[in-house]
Amino acid sequence: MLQVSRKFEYGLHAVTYLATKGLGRVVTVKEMADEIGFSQEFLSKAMQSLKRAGIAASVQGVKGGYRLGKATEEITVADIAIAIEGEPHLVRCGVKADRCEIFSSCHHRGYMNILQHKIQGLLNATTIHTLLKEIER
Amino acid sequence: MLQVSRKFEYGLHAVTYLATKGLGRVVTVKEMADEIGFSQEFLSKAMQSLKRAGIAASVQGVKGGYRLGKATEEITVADIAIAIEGEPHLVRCGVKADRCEIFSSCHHRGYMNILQHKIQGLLNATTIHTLLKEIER
DNA sequence: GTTAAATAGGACTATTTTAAGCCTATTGCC
DNA sequence: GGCAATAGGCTTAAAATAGTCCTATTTAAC
Repeated sequence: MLQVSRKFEYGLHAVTYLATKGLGRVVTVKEMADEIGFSQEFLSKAMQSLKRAGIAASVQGVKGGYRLGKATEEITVADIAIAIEGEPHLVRCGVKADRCEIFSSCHHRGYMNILQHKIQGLLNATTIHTLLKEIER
Repeated sequence: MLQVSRKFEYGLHAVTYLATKGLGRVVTVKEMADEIGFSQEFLSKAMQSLKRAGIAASVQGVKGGYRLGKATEEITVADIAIAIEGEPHLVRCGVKADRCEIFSSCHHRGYMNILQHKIQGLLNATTIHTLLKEIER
């Protein structure tokens, strides 16, 4: 339970990789996949999600690739999670009420929602900038 | 991502149900499943896990069933999560190193572990006692 | 203008995890 | 002994995740 998806891990690695290359440098998915050690196809999907969220920017065509879409101070771990997996729902009634057969009589929803916001707060508290500083140490 | 399992939800509901019935009262899985609105078979598995962890105590035989194994002040949400789903692993390298192909070169493990402990801390901060008080309000 | 290298993204498949269900003990009160 | 309960192994079903394949589009280089 409470495990992060592979795609999120791919995305986080890609973002920190792009960050170390600097804001300007355009990097191909192939280079990232080779350097980090992932499947190129799958990483590509993660990059597309990051691009839609504005976290990465893409350049099409032969000399194309990706670069960061924002400063590292403006990207949080939560941003990456949401870009790749959508808004988090700790309990399934958050996705859709009819996913829980006891929705109307449930006593836990309030607590679970608070818990979810706290977890979200933790993810929001780390920017890529601070994450990189911790790594460099 | 970061969604709690159904079995955990079942377990949490069962524990709060037992708690409202008082420490002494023995309740059958059938009664709990009917009252809460769950599958009896599946809830039964959750109860077995809770029993192994000492959170619930069982009485076998005709007049058998479950009751709480501890005071509500001594059961945290984290205890229930661990009883039912085992130790949490936010990233799959926590389960087993070879579940990640870039284990040796990974830069994020430190941060992910810290994050995991913080989430665990949140779950640990709520006892069933305090959860019930919030519900009663 | 053709080619080649890149992103974009839809559709599909495979794998893994989660959720259930089934069946057979075993226990213990009546 | 019979019945109503837990105990738990084994199997199946459903859902989510991970990964692949294929085709289009873009654009630099020739």
